[in-house]
Amino acid sequence: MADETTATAATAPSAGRERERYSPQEIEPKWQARWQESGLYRTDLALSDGKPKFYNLMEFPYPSAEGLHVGHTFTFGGADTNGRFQRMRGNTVFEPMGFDAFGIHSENYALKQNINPMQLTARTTRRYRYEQLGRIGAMFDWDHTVDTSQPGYYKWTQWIFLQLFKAGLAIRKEAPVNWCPSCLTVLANEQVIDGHCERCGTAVVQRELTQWFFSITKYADRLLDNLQRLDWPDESKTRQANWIGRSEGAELVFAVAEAGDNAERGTRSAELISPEGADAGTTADANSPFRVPRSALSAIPVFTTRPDTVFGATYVVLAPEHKLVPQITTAERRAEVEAYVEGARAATEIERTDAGREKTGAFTGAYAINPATGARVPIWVADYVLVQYGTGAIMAVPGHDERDYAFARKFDLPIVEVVASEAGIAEVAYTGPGPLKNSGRFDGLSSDAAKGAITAWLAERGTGEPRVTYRLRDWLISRQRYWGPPIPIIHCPEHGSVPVPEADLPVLLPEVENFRPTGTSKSPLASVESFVKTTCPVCGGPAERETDVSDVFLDSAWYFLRYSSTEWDDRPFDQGRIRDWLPVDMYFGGKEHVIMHHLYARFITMVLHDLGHLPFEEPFKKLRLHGFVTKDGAKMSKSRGNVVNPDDYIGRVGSDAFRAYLLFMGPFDQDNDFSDKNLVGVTRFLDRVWRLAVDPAPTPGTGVEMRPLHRYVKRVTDELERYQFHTAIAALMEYSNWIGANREVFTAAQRAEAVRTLTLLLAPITPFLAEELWERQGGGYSVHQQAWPTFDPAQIAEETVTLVVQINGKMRDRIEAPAGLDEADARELAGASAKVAPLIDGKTPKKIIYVPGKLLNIVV
RNA sequence: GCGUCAGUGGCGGAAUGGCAGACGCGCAUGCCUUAGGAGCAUGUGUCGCAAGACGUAAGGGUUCGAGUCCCUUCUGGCGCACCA
Repeated sequence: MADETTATAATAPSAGRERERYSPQEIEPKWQARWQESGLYRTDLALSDGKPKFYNLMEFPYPSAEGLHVGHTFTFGGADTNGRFQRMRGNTVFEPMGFDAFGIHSENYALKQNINPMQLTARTTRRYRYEQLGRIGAMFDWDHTVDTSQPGYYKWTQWIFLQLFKAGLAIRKEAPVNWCPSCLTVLANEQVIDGHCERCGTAVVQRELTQWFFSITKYADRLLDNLQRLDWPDESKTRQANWIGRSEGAELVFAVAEAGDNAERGTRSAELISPEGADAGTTADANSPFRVPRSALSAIPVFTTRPDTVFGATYVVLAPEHKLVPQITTAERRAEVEAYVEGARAATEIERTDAGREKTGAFTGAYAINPATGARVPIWVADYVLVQYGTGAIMAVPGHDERDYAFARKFDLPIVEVVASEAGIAEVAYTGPGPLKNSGRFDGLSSDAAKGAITAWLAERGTGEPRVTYRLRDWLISRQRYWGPPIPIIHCPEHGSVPVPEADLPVLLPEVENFRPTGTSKSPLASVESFVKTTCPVCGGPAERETDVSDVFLDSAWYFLRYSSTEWDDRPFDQGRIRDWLPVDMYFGGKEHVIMHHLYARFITMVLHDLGHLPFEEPFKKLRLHGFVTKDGAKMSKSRGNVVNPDDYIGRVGSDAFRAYLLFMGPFDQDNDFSDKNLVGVTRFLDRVWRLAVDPAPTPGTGVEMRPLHRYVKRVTDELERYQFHTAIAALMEYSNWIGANREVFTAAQRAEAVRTLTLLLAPITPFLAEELWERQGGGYSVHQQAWPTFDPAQIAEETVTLVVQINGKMRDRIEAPAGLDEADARELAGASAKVAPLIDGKTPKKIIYVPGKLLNIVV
């Protein structure tokens, strides 16, 4: 038996001296150095010992002004606990860490400090890596790290862009961007607070710029369908599904009425349709497969999920940006419509999309033909119709759509009831299902059945077809900024957008004097002549480089692939490594990334799979979300002044105690409010553990029933498997209390086994303390390479059980009974109970429920 | 408005449909050292002297049995913003 006799002279308490106390300030730096020097966390990526691999991933941070945040300590602590647990269970665990160093946060910090982000990032990552991340005691493999702002990394980010470009998935189109007229710069959505610039408070306006997009919408269905087979939290799957927002319906065509159709309206004349309208016979959405009848002067395709209500479509509404607006507007209406469109353009997206706002709009003077009824219906422009969604135009059915109802009421447009309901439509729109009316041959048909029937009928006549639309929009990749990977495209006057040859990658981000926004709605790179001026890879003629950089989310959409292969410069990731190590086994992520980061990583993986670069299409087998650490119920932020600095606490109580405390606060997947009030509970616990392991053993006793040990091992194991770190720690506390209570009763061997098991069970949660105690017990280096304790299932079973006796479902007595008693035994025991007997005396039980070994419920 | 997660002692929180409140904080009493914000023991949901009754945001339902499942409502966090 390994007793404290094996401890070194230095650690043995000498007579008369105070006993040695737990001092994290001494043991933590000691083991941090030892771990590094022995390469304990260097992963054998070749898997040469044949153990199963486990890729334990957590979201990498962006280096910022404040340094490491308690939130990081919390999430990395939990994720690392899982990594260490998996390692002790016999896996080769790969747990890398890196830096999401490009992007707006780092750039903003650099602007504030007035230091070029290139130098600043180098400085902050060094601090992060060596000072802060090192101290939290995670088993990061620093031999495989990434920094997304390094040319060796972003070379491959650019390579990925080129793969998408070649596959036709990177396209250029016009899109509105947020523009701050005071800062003279493009703003990200997150820099726009309530329609105003985050920095100067100026109202933000929309500007149209030609930008690069990734066609993520082409993958919408697969991104949606694959969700079913992912081991991800329902919360995140549901939110992604809602974000993708698949909706099934129909695209119906409303032809713009010919001049002749308006004969009875004296106010109209032939000039109502501008001459260029004649060759504008395309749909608003260039991607639409739908063909517009040539016979129509012009036609408006609309998307609807309610084709069954088309007989009630009494007007058509175009989004203000809809391309047909200028073409169809009549001369006498032009001024009003132009003013309305102008006003809508000036308004911010936030203002325009305030759902509670009163409806506004303008009549174009033009009319369209309802394809079902053949009736002439007026065409309006209104900003409640969004140009990006569907076809940018709707058929308005005021009887059965709330928004259309409000609009029709305000502008006095006709409302027709086409779905019968009890409530009718006198007061509000009826949006539910029901039998059709006022719908010609479809009267009486249920709205559900009518959806298909009417779409089919219109399809036969060439004015409609089934259509699926998504809420998801294409991924805007362009950023008019400095701090990101230049988009590897060259614009040639002859050959258009030409990809930079892969051999010429990376397109280096030049180190510039002025990395500030330029005020020209272009990236600062546009003013670097040596960067911009180049030659066309196709013809060799003079050409210009693309000056936008790519979105920071592209950097993080593939970093988990790169970790596996950082030793290769000539490939983004090595196929052997990919085969051995991916997909990621476990990904710990934040709720704030459920939509963007997680979706983009899935998309890029799927595309790389389709292009033959990856053998799988989903990057993360298992995902678990962690909550935020809040302070006084609010998110921590510098402006609130409620940021908790982990360094202060680590200095005071040690990394182990701080990490264990954060995990003990509450469930890992929920938000937890930080308050150091409870910290003392955890430090006391670790002190107690220390004393149990290090203090001289009391005189051995006569021995104790060791069954509880097996139950504690099982409990801790079960809780860690569920990522319930707080209840795992609670079980460890109970276990150490049990050891303490039996100190004098254990035999020497029992005591050693109990302490040894405690040390092993603590290793994933308090790695420094466990390592120190392990050494003092004479265990070999390192505790983190030991096998996880097992338990004997036979020892888990209780010999006696507490039988709960209920009368009518109410608990009346508890009786100690031998395990394995049957119903007859239980009834007999219950009948003999002084508490139960009077309650059933003389009554005949109506029903008896017996849960073996647990509970007897007598219904009288 | 839509979606989503949650609501349990003084506090953080625990509880495969089967003993509500594990574990910890705080508090109380005692012990021990008294240099301590150290340690040990016991107690601690509410009402009640007690037996007991009542208790998981509110109301209803399913069930022998509901904190847990279903419906309605309220409150809070987060996400999205008129998605046709």
